[in-house]
Amino acid sequence: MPHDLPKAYDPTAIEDHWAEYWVRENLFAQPTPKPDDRNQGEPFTILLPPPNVTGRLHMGHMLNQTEMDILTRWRRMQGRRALWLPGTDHAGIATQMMVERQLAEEGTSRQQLGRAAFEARVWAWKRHYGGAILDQMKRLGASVDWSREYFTMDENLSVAVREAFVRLYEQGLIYRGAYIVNWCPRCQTAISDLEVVYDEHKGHLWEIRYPVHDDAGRETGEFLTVATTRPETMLGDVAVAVHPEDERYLHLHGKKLGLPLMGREIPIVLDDWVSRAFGTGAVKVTPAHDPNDFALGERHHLPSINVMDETAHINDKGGPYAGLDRYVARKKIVADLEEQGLLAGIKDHTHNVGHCDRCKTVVEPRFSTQWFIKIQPLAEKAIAAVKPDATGNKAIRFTPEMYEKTYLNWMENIHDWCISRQLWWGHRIPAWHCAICHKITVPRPNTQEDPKACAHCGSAEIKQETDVLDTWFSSGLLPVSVFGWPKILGAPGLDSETRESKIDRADFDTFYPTSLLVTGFDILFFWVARMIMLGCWFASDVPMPDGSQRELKDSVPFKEVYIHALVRDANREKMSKTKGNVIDPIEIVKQYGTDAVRFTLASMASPGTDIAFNIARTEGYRAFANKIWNAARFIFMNIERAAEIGIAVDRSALGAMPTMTEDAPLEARWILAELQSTAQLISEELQSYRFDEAANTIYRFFWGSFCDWFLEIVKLRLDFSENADKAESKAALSTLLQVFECALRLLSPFMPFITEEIWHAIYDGNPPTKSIALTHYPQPGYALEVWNQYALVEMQSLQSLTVEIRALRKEIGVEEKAVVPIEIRTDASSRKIVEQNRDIVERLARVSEIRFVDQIAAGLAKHSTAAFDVAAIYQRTIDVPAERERKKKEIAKQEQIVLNADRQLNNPGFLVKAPAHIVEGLKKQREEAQRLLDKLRGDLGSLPE
RNA sequence: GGGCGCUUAACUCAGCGGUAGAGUGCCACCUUCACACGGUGGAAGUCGCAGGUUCGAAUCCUGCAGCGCCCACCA
Repeated sequence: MPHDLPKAYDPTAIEDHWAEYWVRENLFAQPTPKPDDRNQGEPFTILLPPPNVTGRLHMGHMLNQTEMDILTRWRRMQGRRALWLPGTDHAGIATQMMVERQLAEEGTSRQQLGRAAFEARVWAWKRHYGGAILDQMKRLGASVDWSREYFTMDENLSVAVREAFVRLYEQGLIYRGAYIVNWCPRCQTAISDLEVVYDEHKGHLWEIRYPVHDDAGRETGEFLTVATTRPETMLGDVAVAVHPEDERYLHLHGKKLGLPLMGREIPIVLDDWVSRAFGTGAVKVTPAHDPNDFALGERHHLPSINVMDETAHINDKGGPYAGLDRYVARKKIVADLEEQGLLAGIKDHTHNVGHCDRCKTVVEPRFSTQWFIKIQPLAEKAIAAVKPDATGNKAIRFTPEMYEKTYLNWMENIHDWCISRQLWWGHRIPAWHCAICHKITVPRPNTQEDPKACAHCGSAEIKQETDVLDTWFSSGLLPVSVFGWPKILGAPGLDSETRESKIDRADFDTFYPTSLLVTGFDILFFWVARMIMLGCWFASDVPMPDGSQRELKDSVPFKEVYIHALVRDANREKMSKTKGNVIDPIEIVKQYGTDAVRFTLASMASPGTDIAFNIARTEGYRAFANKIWNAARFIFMNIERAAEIGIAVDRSALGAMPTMTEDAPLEARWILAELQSTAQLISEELQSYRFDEAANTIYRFFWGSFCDWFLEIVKLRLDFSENADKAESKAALSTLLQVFECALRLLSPFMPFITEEIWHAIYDGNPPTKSIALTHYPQPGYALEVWNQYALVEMQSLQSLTVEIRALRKEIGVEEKAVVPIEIRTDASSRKIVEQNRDIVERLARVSEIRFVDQIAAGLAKHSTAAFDVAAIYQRTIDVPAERERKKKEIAKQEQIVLNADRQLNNPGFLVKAPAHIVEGLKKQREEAQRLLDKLRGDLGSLPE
C-alpha cells in the first residue's frame, strides 16, 4: 500500500480527477426502471432548478447545489433509488438579449437577420456557450444523472408545452385580449406582474390646469387642476375624473374640458375610485397608459388612445410631440405648459416606479393584445395542495413552514397570468390566425401537426401567432414533462407519427411526484407556485400505475419544498455586480477546495436565515480537510509499519458499523458509542434540513472525539516493534481503520472529494464499489450494548481527570515536555477506572506515575472535581497569589451554583411543580458543587497568605 | 397600506421553558515521531429595551426601539 501522501492536503491535485471520474463513469445515472421494477425501493427524486443557459455559477447556485447534493448522496447511500435531474432553461428574454448584444457588436440586428435566421443564431450560441454553468456544476461534484440532462426547448419538452397550451385553451382557460400590461420598452415585450420590480423614486407631481368649457365649447376662464406623475401621458387623456361627492367640483358635473396642447375636448366623469385627498382630487384619465385609468375607462365607456410606440416614443397620436422619447416629451410638455401658463405647480413626490426585472428599464403600462391564463381554477388546486386537509395532512410541506403563509397569501390574491411575450426566442404560441375570418385556430389535443386550414372558415390563409410563451410556462411544466408527459398518456388521439415515439411510463410511475424541491424564495412565485398549479392540473389526468384515479396528493409535482436563504457577503450585503462584492464560488473553490466551500455553506445553512459568507469559516474548514487528510496519513503509516512485520490489516469488516466485543479496550468501546450517536444525530438533522447542525455534528465527532481523544489513545496500542504484543496492535489497527472508514462514509455527502480519495486509498486501488458514494451510509438506530454505554461514563471520567491535570500543569509551570508524578484522592470506583486505564492518563496528561493517596500531600497545588482531587508533584510550585485568585474565582462560581440550587430547592412551588428528573438533577448538582466547594475552601485556607 | 423575519461573546451564527454554546479571532505556552491548515490551557456575554405569564424565561405573551425582506393598481 504505497501511501506516500504529502503532509498538507492539496485539494486541487485530486478534485479535478474525481469530478471528471464521476461524470465519465456515469455513476449517478438512474436509468428508467424495467416495467415490473418500478415500485421496488422508494425513490428519492429531485429536480435541479434549471439555471439559465446564459448563466454563470454564483454562490446562490452553489448553496442550492450543495444542499441538494448532500441530501441526494445521503439518500442514495441509504439505499434509496436516487435521481437528481439536471437541465437548463432557455430563458427567453435573457438569452435573446445576450445574442442581440452580440449582433449589435457585429453591426447588425435581429430585425435585419429575420426571425428564422435569428433563431438559428441563438441555437448556435446555445450550443457554443450554453453548457458553461453545467460544466461548473460538474466541477463541483454534483451527483446528478447527466444522462438525463434536458433543455427546456428540447423536442419532448416542447411537445409538453404545446399540449399544455392546447388543453388549457380547450378548457377555456386561455384567452386573448387587449388589456393594460406591463411593457418593457427596451425588451419590447409584455412582462408579467412578477417581472416588475418596484423601486422607490423621488419624482414630482405636476399640477396642470385644464380649461373648463361651456356648452358651446368655449373656455369659461375657469380651470380644473389635475395632478400627475407622468405628464407625457396627457397626450392620451380622454377624460378627467372627480369624486361624485367632492364639493369643490359639484358645479362642474357634466361639463367638458379642453385638453391642453392637444386641443381636444374631453369630459369630466364622476367616479368613487377617485381619492379626494390626493393631489387636487381630480385625476386625468389615460386608459391606454395606466391600469387604473383603464378600469375607469371601461366603466365609463371611454375610448382609449395609445400615444406611445413599443419603444416608448410618442407616436403619431401625440401631435407635435410625435417621435420624441417619453422623457424628452415630458420635459417639452412641462415647458410648453409653463409657457402657456397652464402649469399650476410642481411638487416633490416620492412614489414607486416599476422596472423591468431583467434590464431595469422603467416599465410603461401599455394597452395591447396579449394572451392570458385564467388562473383561478388552477390556483384552487394549488391552494388545496398546500393547505392541510380534513385529517391535517398536507400534500406539499414547506420548510421553513412560514413560506406556506407567503405562498397561500399570494395564491389567494392571484391575478391572471400574462403568458405572451413579444420575443423571437422561446416556445411559439400554438395558435393560428385566419386572414379571412380573423378567428383563431388552435390544434386539437394530442396532435403534433400544425393545422393546415382555419377551423372556422376552412381558409388556408392562416398564420401562426408570432408571440412566444413566458419562459416560466415551460419551466412550470418540468416536473411532468421531464418524465414524458404528455407522450406517456399514449392516448388514442395520438397520431401515427407520435405513437411510435410514445415513451414508457415507467419513469413517470416511478419518479412522479418528485420527493423534494430545494430552491430560493426569490422564485417562489415565478417557479414553485407555477409548478404546483400546472403539475396538479395536468398530472391529475394521468392514471396511477395500477390504473386508478390519481388523487391530489399524487398529482403534486413534489411532496416537500425546502426554501433556503440568500447568500450575502461577509457584511450581510446582497452580492451584486454593481457593488462589486460578488464572490465567485469557482475562485474560492480553487483557493480552498470544493469540500471546504461546501462545508462552509452547509454549516451556515440554518433554515430561514441568510448566509453571510465569511471566508474565515472556509479557512477553518480547509483546516478540517487537512485534519482528515493527516488522520489518514497516520493510519496508512501504521498499516505500512504493520505490514513490515507481516501483519496484514483486515479489510473484510469495512463498509459496515465497526464490530467489537466487550473485552475491547475502553477507547474502542467508547468511540463506537460516539460513532453511533453521531450517525443517529446526523440522520435526524438531515431529515429536518438542518445542514448546519449535521455539519457541526460530524465536525465535532471527527475532530473532537476521533482525533483529539481516540487517535491519541490508540497510539498506545500501536506498537509494531519486535517484542510488542502483536495481537493487541493488530486489533487496535483494525478498529482504527473500521472507525475511520465509517467516519469517511458519514462525511462523504458533505465532503465528497477528500473522502473519495482517501477511501480509494484504503482499498489500495481495489475498492469494493466504484465510489464511496455507492457504499452504505452508517445506519442510525443501532442499539448500543451496555458496555458501550458504560464506556461513555468511564471515558468521560478519564477525560475530566486529564483536563484537570493539564490545567494544573500549566498553572504550576510544568514544562510541556516534562512528565511528572501525580497524587490522586478518589473513591473506590473511580480509582478502579483510573487503575484500569493508567496508561491513558499517563500518556494524555504526561504523567510518569500515579499514586493513590488518602490525603493529598500538604503544599501541593491541587485541582478538584466532584470525583477527584489531583495534584502534580513538582518542585516549581509557584505563584501563590495567582493560585489564591484562581481558587477564589472557582469558589465564587460554585457558591453561585449552590445558591441558585438552594433558591429553587427551598421554593415549595418548584418542588411540587417541576418534573422529578429536574429536581433530582438539581439536587445532584448542588451536592457536587457543595463537595467541591468544601474542598476548595479547605485548599484556600491551607494556602500561605 | 398590509404581511413576515431578525436583534445572544470581537466577528459569523446555533440554542427557543430547566445552571449561556460552536467556529473563527484574541492571550499564553509548546516545532512531542498524522497534522503549526497542529497541540494544550485561558480570557471573553446584565442573550436589543420595558412590562407580563410561570416554581423557573435567550427561550412563551404584550409593548417599544433598531435592522431587513415580501406583497399591494392610488394619479
